[in-house]
Amino acid sequence: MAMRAYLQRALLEALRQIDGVPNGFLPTLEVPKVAQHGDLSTNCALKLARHLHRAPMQIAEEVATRIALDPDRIEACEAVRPGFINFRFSHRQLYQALAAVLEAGPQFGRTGAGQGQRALVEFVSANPTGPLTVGHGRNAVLGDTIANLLEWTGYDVTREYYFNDAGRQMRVLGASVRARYEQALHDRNLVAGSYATKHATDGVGRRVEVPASFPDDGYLGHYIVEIARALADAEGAALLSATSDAPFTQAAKEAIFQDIERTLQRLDIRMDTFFNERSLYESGALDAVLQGLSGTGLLYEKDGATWFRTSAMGKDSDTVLVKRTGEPTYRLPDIAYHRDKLQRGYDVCVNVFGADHIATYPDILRALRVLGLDADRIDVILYQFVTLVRGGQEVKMSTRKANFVTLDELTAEVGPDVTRFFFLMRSVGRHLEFDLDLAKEASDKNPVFYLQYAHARICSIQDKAASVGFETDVKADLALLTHETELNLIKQVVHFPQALCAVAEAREPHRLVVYLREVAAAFSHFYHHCRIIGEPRATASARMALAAATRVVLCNGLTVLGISAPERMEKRDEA
RNA sequence: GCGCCCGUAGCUCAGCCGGACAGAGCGUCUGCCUCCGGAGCAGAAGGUCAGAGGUUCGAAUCCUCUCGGGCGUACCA
Repeated sequence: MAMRAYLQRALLEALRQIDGVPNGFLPTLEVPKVAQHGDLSTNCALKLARHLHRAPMQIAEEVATRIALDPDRIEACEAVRPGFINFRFSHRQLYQALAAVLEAGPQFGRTGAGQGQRALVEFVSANPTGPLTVGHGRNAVLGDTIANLLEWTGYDVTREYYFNDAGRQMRVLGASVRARYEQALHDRNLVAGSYATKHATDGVGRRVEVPASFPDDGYLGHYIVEIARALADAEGAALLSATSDAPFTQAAKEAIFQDIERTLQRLDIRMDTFFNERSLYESGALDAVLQGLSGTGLLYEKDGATWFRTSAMGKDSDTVLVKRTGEPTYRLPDIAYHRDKLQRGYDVCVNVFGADHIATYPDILRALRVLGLDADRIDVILYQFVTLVRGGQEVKMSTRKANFVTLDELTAEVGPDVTRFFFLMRSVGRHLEFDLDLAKEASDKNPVFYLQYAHARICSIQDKAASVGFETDVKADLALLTHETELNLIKQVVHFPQALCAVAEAREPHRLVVYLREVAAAFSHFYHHCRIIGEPRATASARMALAAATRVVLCNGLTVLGISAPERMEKRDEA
């Protein structure tokens, strides 16, 4: 950051001396793809060529000669071919930055862009009608990691889970549990007589037997049976006479939420707050939204329903907010909920949604704008769906026993580190192919281990060094690090804070995965070209320091991703 | 029909707010363990960046169209 800012200032100063450069012109600096082109590069001469009616190369040369640079920081500045100006950092600059990594240690990478600001990340938000699925897994891991990223860039972050335990879904859930409860009582001979059954069709078209009292669109999952049995164990036949399904709904909700939280905890995810949709009904927030909207004339009645004139705001149709029955559609509480978030004073509200929400959130933003709220504070992350692949075949998401449906099963099978890594390694805009065979394989094919292995290897070197009689020396003479692989590794390691910042701002965790892979690769190259233990003491100390700094970055980076940085990895048995 | 996402090496994907010869992993082929962990390293082969136009000094990247795949488009949640 410092170098980029420093160079930009120097460039601006140089450009000011050249006739015809527009006032607001801001030169940009980027890291060239090829190391040969230096550490930072600007294309400003190419950009200005048209404006100045001059050859880009000529401009580049003039800038390069006019720019005033501290040779202690920049060792080379040259204008090159089409008109790029390339800068090379001085070694001294690199060594200073490297020392700073060791000084900051576990804090290295923390920056302050969000200092003093509060962020709310809403994610998962699955209603408590069943266990979390693999699809929820991508949501959960993305949300948690984005929250981590925001924390590392200085925000005060709240992780929130929004849910609805009132609607039709929950009524059906309660009725399903009740039917299974009655069945359980019969199975245990706690009530006399036989009970009637009927057939229902499950998600993959199979006929299954259910109690006659089972709702037509009831929940067929086995977890319902378990909840019902637990109720039968705890309450006996006492609930048989209940006048409503409420006790069943309540029991189901509690059991399922417990299950969901446990599933999340296995992935090291903990929510700060749970927001109940029902509270919006009770607080009058829904009415407040309707009132606010009606004041603008964008609300009208038709066929007994209340409509929001979204057609006046770029949508091809209007949207119902309150049904003819008087019941709100889900969009109304959604609007009220987001209004509530903004009113709670969050500077940034991140929402993690599956691609199927593509059509709903624009309505929310429209409504918020109409209500005079700053909808730009809401940042929607839309992720594409997950496909499980096993044996080269897509696993159909179904209740079929052999297939995975729940997040829990997935985590149990491949472990939390691999689960998180796989959900994070692809960009959110792409479908995620989750290869179970690859995920389960503890081998070099599995990309997670490449990162963890590099970390473990450094730890192992440090152990070895300690046993030989010396440890990382903070006062090592870093100027002894001159090998190409050493310099490259230093550059990678030192870049961590900027990399993290950029990833946080873009809210694209997969880019952190890409960066960390590069760090691990740079370390492996260094490791294979430069010995540490056994070299002269001064050289060994410097290399130990470099390894320690690499460890810091790998560890901090993995921590942001929510993946462990093991000090050793089990040797695998070669089959 | 309309809206959004995606189409880059045999496979899975980076790169996409335009720039310097298109990158990585896996797979394939060659080498490297008397030496700090070979879950590694060094190297090779492999691409009309779906296709066609356009904008530009310059396009995988921006615009238009076409073709493929996915998701939406409810007074369901």
